Amino acid sequence: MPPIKVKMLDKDEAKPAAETGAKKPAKAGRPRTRIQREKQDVILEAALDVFSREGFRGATIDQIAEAAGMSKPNLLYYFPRKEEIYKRLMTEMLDVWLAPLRDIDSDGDPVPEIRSYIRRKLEMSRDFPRQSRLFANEMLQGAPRIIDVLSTDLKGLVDEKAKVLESWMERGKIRRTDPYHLIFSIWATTQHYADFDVQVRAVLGKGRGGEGRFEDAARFLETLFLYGLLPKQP
Amino acid sequence: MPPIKVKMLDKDEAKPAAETGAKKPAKAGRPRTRIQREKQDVILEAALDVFSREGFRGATIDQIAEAAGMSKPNLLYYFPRKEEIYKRLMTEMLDVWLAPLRDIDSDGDPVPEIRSYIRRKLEMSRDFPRQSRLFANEMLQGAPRIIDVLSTDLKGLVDEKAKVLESWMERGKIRRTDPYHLIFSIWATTQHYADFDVQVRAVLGKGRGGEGRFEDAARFLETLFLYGLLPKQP
DNA sequence: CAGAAATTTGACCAGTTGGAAAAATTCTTA
DNA sequence: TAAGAATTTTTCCAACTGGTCAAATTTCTG
Repeated sequence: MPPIKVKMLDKDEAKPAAETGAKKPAKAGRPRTRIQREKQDVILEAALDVFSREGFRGATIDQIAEAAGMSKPNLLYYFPRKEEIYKRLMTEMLDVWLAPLRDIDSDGDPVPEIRSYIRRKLEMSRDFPRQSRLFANEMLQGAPRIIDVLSTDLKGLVDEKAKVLESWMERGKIRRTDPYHLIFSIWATTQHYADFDVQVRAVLGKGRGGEGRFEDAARFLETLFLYGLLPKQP
Repeated sequence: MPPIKVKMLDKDEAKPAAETGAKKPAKAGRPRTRIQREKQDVILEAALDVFSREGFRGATIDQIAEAAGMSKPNLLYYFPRKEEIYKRLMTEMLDVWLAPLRDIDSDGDPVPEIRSYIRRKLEMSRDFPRQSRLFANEMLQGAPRIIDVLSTDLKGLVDEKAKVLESWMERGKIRRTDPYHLIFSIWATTQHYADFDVQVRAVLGKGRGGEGRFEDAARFLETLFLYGLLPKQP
């Protein structure tokens, strides 16, 4: 199971490293100095906030710059264009986001393996909701910038894990059902708590909408999938 | 069970009907002529396309106007501002979107009742994916324009249906579990097929990503929830 | 068909947006 | 510490944006 590095197309990647002595040294390359690393992080952090809320078109460089506490031209010194920031966020997010799925162990015990996958995905929704929303936003737009990653890397990974699930089904460890839609349903239910957080909180109200909601969700999902996947009783 | 009319705040609603003989007769009011009805529909249709993809900020009046096959000023003749179009889409969508939940019948047979709810929600994802995405987009932005509807009307409706589910649980008709998270999980899994359609198709690939995917999803979800909710065996 | 009402168009505008250029400032390091 | 590199600020711009306005055109209605 090779750890499939998710990597988006990046035109600049092929360029001959650019002239390093020109007027804008930081622009084309990866961070060279301490300040560059730090500021780029600040920018990415701010950009995550804005992009995850407004989507690519809806977000403005000004908003990001303000959130990052710097002027627009200054921001553009580190990322020469809006698109660059977005792409960076996308690749980083994809990588982290898929880790739990990658970590499903075909040699593990099926039920605990699935249970812990659900739990990890839910924890990600709790701890990194903006990344989830960023991804969701890109999906809603039809994934114009990552469609090829989805249909190659992601598809490959899911195909692989679907086979694992199928083998578990064949061995009678879990109920025989569609492994792809099983994975979709785990994605959907867990990411829902990040993407639709406002709704969840509004509906649960003051009483149950607090931090405890993730615990409740975990308990519920565990029950749902546990019994939903229980192999047929003899 | 009163049919709770979802209605967003609309400042114009209170105004004294505006002077009808002025230069801009169509603007403030509801459609009066045939042309107005027709064009408004064309605009709303086009706007749904754009807003559901780009979100409120990301969408431009020009895009909508072009999609509607008319000039921007012409469009603005029917909807004096961008926000009006969006609000109209929102209220209409909310109303339709919640119908299946409203229709859950407390006197019905629990299992078929839930099964048909899931099926209807899934059908809506298949037949009205853009409405689903419009809603999702608003959620991602923190639901700034409908948060009050969510915490009043929607919460009320869900509270009511949660009670129904609880009564079914008490009577041993379905497994005892959290009714709110049960509803969330149905929303999440069914809407996933509209909101994340690109991803679903990319992962399923040419082979299984065709129209059949909704049938497969329906079958899977039925199994998952059916067995997941099966009451404890004696 | 004439006049009025409704609709459409073209010109325009002020504010925003992504981004470029260059000057000004602040580090580094020989 | 002075020169060179890195960073930041100021100024600017062309395209885009939401929206206005009056004139032109089309569609009713008596």
